[in-house]
Amino acid sequence: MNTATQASISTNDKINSDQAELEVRVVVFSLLANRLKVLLLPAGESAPDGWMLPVASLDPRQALESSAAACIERLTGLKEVFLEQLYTYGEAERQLNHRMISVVYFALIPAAAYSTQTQHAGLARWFPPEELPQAIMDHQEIIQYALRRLRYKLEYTAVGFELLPENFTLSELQHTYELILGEKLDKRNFRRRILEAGIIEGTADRRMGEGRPAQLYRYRPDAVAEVKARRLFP
Amino acid sequence: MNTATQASISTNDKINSDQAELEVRVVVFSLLANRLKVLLLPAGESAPDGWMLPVASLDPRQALESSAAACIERLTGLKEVFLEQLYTYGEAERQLNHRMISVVYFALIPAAAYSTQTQHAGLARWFPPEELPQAIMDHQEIIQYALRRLRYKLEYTAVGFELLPENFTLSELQHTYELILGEKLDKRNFRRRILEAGIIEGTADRRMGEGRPAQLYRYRPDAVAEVKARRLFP
DNA sequence: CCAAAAGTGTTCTATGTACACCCATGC
DNA sequence: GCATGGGTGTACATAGAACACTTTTGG
Repeated sequence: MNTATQASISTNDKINSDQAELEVRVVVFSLLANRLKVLLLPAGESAPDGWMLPVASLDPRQALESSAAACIERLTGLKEVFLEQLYTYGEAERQLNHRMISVVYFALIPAAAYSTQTQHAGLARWFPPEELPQAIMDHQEIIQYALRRLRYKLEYTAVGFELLPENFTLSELQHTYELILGEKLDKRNFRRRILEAGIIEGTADRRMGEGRPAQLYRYRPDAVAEVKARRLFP
Repeated sequence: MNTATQASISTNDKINSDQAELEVRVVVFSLLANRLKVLLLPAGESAPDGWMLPVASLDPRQALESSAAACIERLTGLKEVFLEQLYTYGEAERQLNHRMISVVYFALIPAAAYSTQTQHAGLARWFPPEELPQAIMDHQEIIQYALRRLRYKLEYTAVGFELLPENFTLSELQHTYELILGEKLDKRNFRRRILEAGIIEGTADRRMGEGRPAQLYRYRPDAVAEVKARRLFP
């Protein structure tokens, strides 16, 4: 449960010490304080070497993805989050003396969850991808790549809902999209299109706030969010 | 040079025999006899176990991608082909008794090249992805996934040129697209759009054939083939 | 009654799609 | 001169983008 111990688990994964080392790392995104953030752990004793992506303890009998999922559950308490393989980094220049192969996954956790769960993560901290601290190896680039992938997936996939609680207002959904894409969207067009797509459905509840109460919606997991690709050449 | 010996190299990569085994495999696509094909090797002695994706000899000091590139050069004689990481397969169920982790790359080689080079590949053979032979482990699924990825990349990327020789006619280019996408395209629309995109340029030469000679074009590597993604929600 | 956020349609523009005929060469 | 593939433009339909005011609640 404590991430300080978890950070040291990386030595577990050593397979042949001066040949190749295999590890599984995770890039965890969430929305916090109205910003998109990534979860990092201190790399050394309270981070004298900077910060790093959480590393999964790699049970030789366990699948790669399960290891990543288990790591995220330890960090956040959450099961069943959105989890996808990002890339396998295995360039020789990544580390001196021995080759380090990192299979990296990326995950999205819902906005509601971290507020209670972050405490459990001990030394873990959330950073906005635009203001990353010093990080070990190529972890900065990995995070930037994960962000590109997230933005990209958002364009042709219904992945935005993975960052929201079960019920949400259309404004909250729009803000999520705006935060990740880094641009303002038109309210009327946004609403029309997302409702026409049929991937969300209204609930009976409304959320009271400062102004007029807002209808709450829910994602329909049964809805197929079909990919409309615009071809470069038809 | 001979792929029979190369096939047996896979045992090289054993890192810890009953724990985890790491290998690099490649899915090589090309156009042959007016069809899209994949390169496979016999899995056992002249394929009693079926066929398999070529496996790279994995030098511990070499990067993953370089290993894949070296493998393709041995098989086809070609350097500098299109090469991209596909996925890392590491599910526990892939093989009994020990975990096999396969970092898989996919490659495209130009249509002109194989005609001379296939002979060098010894036991290697080309199969259309719709008529694959018996293959070991999950290699069939890997190939199907690679095909989806190729089709997908074709939609938002100028990757089609990687399967063509340096000079090509517009009809050849269109046929390439049709073969991979598996659908007919409109000639006039295709020409207009690809010329407007500015990613190819005409050459002085023409290709003589059965009918009217066709102008030869060349891919402009400097041209940025920008991704026009149609968002699911704006 | 005022502030604050929710909700709602229409017009214009750009992009995609469908479609049929003449042209240059080899035999 | 005919068969074969190369080359060309226009009209219609669909999708995207821009835009401003009314509604409902809490204080």
